[in-house]
Amino acid sequence: MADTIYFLIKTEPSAYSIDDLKRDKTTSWGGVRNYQARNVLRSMKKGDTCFVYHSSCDVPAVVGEAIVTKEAYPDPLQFDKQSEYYDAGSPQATPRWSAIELKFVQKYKQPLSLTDMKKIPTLATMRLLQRGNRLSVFPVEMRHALFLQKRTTRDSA
DNA sequence: GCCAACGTTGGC
DNA sequence: GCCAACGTTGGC
Repeated sequence: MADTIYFLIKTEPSAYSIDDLKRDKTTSWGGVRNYQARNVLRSMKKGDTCFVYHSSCDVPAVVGEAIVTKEAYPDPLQFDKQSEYYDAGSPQATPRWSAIELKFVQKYKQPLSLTDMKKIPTLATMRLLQRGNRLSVFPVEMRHALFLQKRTTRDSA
């Protein structure tokens, strides 16, 4: 798929894991409260592939893949007073925050850990590995994406 | 518009 | 729990 665009999305498995996505099959991916990350969300197109990354856990790793099934729409959580993502300052007419819909694609049998990724020269320039990277959603370059897919396919074969 | 203080992310 | 790296806030 030559024109597939790739992204990486971080999630804390204690909050929402790849297993949760597998169970739900599709989910509204919201709660992003950073303008840079929001802008990335808004750039995502239907059919784009997302690598799912588990952060803030025992073994931070790329654990699977999802696909975008609905492009950016107003994140419902920003208007939900019960939600920790409620934003009283977000105007109803021009909502501040966006969400996308993701569909589960696969959970890797062999996740690719952050530790291992650091040992791979091809991935050295990947955004995930740059110091100070804190964005929860960002694009993945084609060469990095192809490497990840090849690697994880081989490892799970 | 500058910048210090503060808060958050996330690996270790 | 520590700490580096940023983003945000708010006084001036």
